[in-house]
Amino acid sequence: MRDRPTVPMKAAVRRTTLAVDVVVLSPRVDALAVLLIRAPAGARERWSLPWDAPQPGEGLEDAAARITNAVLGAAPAYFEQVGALSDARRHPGDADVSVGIAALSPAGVGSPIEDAEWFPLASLPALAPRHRTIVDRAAAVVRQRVDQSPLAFRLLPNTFTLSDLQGVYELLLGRRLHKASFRRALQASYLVEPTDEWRSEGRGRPAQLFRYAPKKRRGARRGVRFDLFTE
Amino acid sequence: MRDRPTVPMKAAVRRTTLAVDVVVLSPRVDALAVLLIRAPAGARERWSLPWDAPQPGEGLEDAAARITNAVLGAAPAYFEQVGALSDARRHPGDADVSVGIAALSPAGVGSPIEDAEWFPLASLPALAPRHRTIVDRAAAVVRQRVDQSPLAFRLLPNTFTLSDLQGVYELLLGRRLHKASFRRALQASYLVEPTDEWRSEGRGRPAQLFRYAPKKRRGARRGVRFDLFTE
DNA sequence: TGACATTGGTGACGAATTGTTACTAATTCG
DNA sequence: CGAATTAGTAACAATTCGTCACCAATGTCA
Repeated sequence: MRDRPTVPMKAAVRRTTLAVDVVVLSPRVDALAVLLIRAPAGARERWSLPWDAPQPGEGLEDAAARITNAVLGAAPAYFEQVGALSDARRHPGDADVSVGIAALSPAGVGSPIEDAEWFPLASLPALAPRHRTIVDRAAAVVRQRVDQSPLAFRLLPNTFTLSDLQGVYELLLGRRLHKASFRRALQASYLVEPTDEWRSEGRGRPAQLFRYAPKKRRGARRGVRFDLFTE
Repeated sequence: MRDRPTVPMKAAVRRTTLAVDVVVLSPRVDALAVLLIRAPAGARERWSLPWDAPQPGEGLEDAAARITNAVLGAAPAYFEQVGALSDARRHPGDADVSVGIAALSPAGVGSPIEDAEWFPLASLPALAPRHRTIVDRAAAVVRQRVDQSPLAFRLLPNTFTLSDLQGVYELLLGRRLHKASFRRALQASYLVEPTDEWRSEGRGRPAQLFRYAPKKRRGARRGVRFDLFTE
C-alpha cells in the first residue's frame, strides 16, 4: 500500500524510439544458424542482428518480414515474438525499446546479401549486449515451444523425409532422439501424410517424402505435468 | 527476392508512443478475475485495462509493477509478457504500440482503488479492441505456460492446501482434474514440502498446509510430444 | 450419542504410453 | 557378391496414468 495515488490513471503518452530486432534462424550443417549483418565502421561490435524501426501502422511481424526480406531475399515461414526489452543494455541504434522477433526460415531458401552471414548459434561473434540477450531468449523460446507448435516443420521444405524432421528436432532440442519412439509419436499425431515420392541420398535405402498436413485433432487432455518446469 | 535494397540497414529510428497494458489476474470465487479501471467520462468504453507509458530507463516489468501497485496497492508476484502489438486496433490512449503484460496476484492481497474492480474472465464488459486482444492473449499464454512454469503457485499465498493448488490448476485449465493423479504427479516432482500446520475449513477433515519449495531437478528428458500442439 | 455428510489422503490394479532391442528392407560401394 | 549405410517396424519391458476403492478426521443433526 505504498505510493498510492489518489487519481488512478492520468497516463501521459511519451515518445520513445522503438526497434524490431530479428533473429533469423535456419538449420545449417549440423547446427542452427543466425543471420547477422556487418556493422558500419566505427560501431563497437562488428556484427549485429538485422533491425529497423517499424513503419507507422506496420505490424511488428510485418516489419520483421520486411527486414528479413531485405537481408535474405526471402520472407520467413514463421514468426515468434521473443519479448520486448527496455532495460539499459546497449542497442546498436540506441533504441529505447526493442521487440525481439525470432523468424524461422527453411534451409536453402534465399541467400544473404553481401554484408550478411550465417553464424552457428554456438559460436557467435561479439554482439551489442541487448542483441546478445535477444538471441539467447530467441533460442530459449524456440526450444520451449518446439513441442507445442509446429515450429520444426517451418524449418523444412514442403516435403521432407522423417530423418530430416528428426534431425531438425535434434538441432532444436540439442539432444539425440530415439528413431522408433519419434516415428511412433509422429504416427499417432496425424500431422504428416506420405507423398508418393522417394528420395535417394547417395548410399542407403531411399526415404519416403512426407508433407505437413495436420488432421482433425482429438482432444488430448492429460493430467498436469509438473516435470516440465523450466524455471 | 523482391524489394531488395542495395544498402542493407540504414535504419532510421523513429519516435513512437508506447503503452504497457497490464492484465492483473487473480483467482476469485470459482473464476479467474481481471482488474479493470473505470474510464474517464467521454471514452468510448466504460472500462479499460490499467496502463501507462514506461518511464525513461524503466524496465517494462517494472512499469507493470508500478501500474499494478497504483491500482491494487500491491505488487504482483509474477509477470509474463503477452506480446507487443502495433496493429491498427484502437487503444484507449491511442498508443502506437502496446506491450501486454500478464501480472499474477494471489487471492486476498491488496484491494482495488475506488475506480477499479475485479471482473470474472468469462464476463468482461466492453473493452477497446486492442485491450480485448491483450486480455485474450494473456489468458491463452497463462493457460499454455501453466505446466512449464510454476505460475499456479504465484496465485496462492505462501502456504496452501493441496486442494487449493488443485483448484487453481482447475481454474487455469478450465477443467476438472483427478485428485489421486494430481497428487501423485506433484509428489514425484519434489516441488512442495509440507509444513506442520493444518487448516480446518469448517466441515471435513483438516488439510495439511504445504509451501512451494522446488528441490534439485532430475533432468526429465522425454521424447517429443506431438500431441501438445495448440495451433 | 451416534449415524452420516463432507473433505482430506492413499494403495493398488489395469490400461495406455514410452524406451529399447532387434530385426527386415533397399540401396551404394568395392 | 558381401560389407556398409540408411530407412522403417515389430515386439517386449518398464514406466506412467486414469480410476476405483477405501480409510481418516472433522462438523452436523436427529
